[in-house]
This record gives sequence, C-alpha cells and structure tokens, in this order.
Amino acid sequence: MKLPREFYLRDGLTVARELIGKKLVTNLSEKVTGGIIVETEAYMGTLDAAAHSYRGKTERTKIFFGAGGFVYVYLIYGMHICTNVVANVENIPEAVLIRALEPVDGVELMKVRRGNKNLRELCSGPGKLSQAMGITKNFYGADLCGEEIFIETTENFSVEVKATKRINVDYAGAAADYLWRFVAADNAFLSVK
DNA sequence: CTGTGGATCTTCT
DNA sequence: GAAGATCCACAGT
Repeated sequence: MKLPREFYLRDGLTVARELIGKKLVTNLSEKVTGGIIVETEAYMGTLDAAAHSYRGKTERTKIFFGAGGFVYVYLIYGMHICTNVVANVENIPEAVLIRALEPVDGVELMKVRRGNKNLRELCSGPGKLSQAMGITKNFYGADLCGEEIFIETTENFSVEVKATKRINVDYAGAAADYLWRFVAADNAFLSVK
C-alpha cells in the first residue's frame, strides 16, 4: 500500500522514525527498483543549524516550505545526489534524508547503475542509494503520491528502531548532538560500518 | 584491512 | 571564493 499524503504532513521526527521499515520504490521507464528504508535523518528547519532550510527560503530550499510528501534532492560535494522527503505542512520547513536502503526489487538493475558492486555496497549511503535507484536532480519536487517514486508499507518487516547522532554535521553547534538519526537496529545495510 | 586525499559544482558569503 | 547532510581509488600495513 502506498503511503497517503497525510503520512508526510506530520512533524519531521515522527516521519523519520516511521519511515524505517517502509519500502522506497522508483518506477522509471517500466523499470522498478525498490528497497527497505533502514536509515534516515531528520532536518528540522528553523530549530536546526544543520538543515538547509535553517537560513530561510532560497531557490534551492523552497520545496522545504511546501507541504510534505514531495522529494527534495540536491548535489553534495559536486558529485553525489542526496534524496530527501519533505515533511510537515506548508511553511514548516522540515525534511527527512534517506541514508540507506536494504535492496529488494530490481537488484540486477541497481548493480548495473552502481557498476556491479556487491549487495551491501548498492544502497549503504545517500549518494549510493540515489544512484542505485536512478534518482537525479530531475526528481526535485517530485510527488511521492505519484507513479515514478513513492513509499509503500511492508509486511513482515518489524525491527527495533534506534535513535543516534547524525552523520557529518559537527559544524551545526548544539544541533550536532541531537539524536535525529534513526536506524533499524543491527541491520547489515547501514551507511556506517 | 585501514587511512588518506582527490573529484567536482551549487549555494551562499 | 570557500565549504559542504559523500564516495571511491589507491597506497601503505
């Protein structure tokens, strides 16, 4: 079952926590790839010095300020795409970064996109999973309630969710210590070894 | 197996 | 003009 718009209209921390164990799917030119979300981070707008939306609305971050359930992608370090899900209602700029997936559907296609890496290397990081899923800058603003990219519920995937500190945000002052990263406990496909 | 540095470009100062 | 929500190749152990 595809998650409805209402799922995304709640606060970013709730959305980040509940996305663990759901399945992210892309459907491009009849080619489907999908994986279980095992790692997320919440970025909480005006409360959070690490969030891109912290300093207000710009051309890049305007999608943050719209309603939840849309995709925010951006280029990091000049070479990698990061995939985020916008959370909460209009004018509350929160988002959830998808950091790792456990590959499920279209694994062969993922390997082609990633250059024949082994299963554990396909989606264990934000740049990697974006490449494996075929997500590019063209997905900026894509609707998660549409057909090309969406998140659905899963059966028989229950895990313990753990909250930890976020990755690579030490520059964000006090916000660097918030426990706003959520992981499926002991999962083999997390981005950090 | 671990550690280090290069690649590459958008955004905001 | 500098730094960033990263990844990978390559060198050394």
